[in-house]
Amino acid sequence: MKKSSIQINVKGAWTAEEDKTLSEYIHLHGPKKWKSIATRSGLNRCGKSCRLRWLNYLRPNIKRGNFSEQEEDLILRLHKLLGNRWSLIAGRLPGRTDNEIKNYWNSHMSKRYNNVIKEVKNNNKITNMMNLNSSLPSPIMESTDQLGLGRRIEEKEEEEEDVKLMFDFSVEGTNGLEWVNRFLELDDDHHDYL
DNA sequence: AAGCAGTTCAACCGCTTTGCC
DNA sequence: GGGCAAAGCGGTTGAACTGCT
Repeated sequence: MKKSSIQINVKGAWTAEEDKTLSEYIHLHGPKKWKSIATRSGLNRCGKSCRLRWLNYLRPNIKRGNFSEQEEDLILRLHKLLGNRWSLIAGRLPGRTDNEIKNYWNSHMSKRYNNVIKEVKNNNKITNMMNLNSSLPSPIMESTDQLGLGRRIEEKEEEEEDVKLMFDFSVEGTNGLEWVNRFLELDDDHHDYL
């Protein structure tokens, strides 16, 4: 009986056995021609799936686990600069994959980022209210201070300043233009590397 | 202990870009 | 320049996990 030439590709989570097969094949033949890797290695996976598994999990020097504060800071800045260009952002974080950064952003950082934005907006509202209050007669101002609002506004202003600093690329040092220049240099390095 | 909701992350999907003939 | 295949990319999905009631 003739065997069908149609191959059904496996989907879902990779097994340790599949990982081993793929790793061994790539170590021998290199990470090129994913379609042929998929067929010649004997894995019932599509080329795309093999490529993704290698790049996001099996490739050497993959850094796993929690992101450091520096990494988070870098992601935040790069995201502000580049938007959802995850592969470009990943290129600036050695050992991190675009998929990992994307997931981390969506699950951890986007919420915090949005809260910061919300906070800044609220601060602006409060500041505007205060400007209104300052033109009111003094007894009303006193009553707002009795509520501790004056102090809270000071704190909010400090926080707002922090947020401004966080996104200020004009300041010298690691947070400033030097960093952007390094970013552009790194981009050249990255292309050389590839 | 069970059920549910929310979160995380590996993997998939579909579209775009790149490279080759 | 056009067509095709391979590679790359970002968005989305869904299974596994976690925490709460």
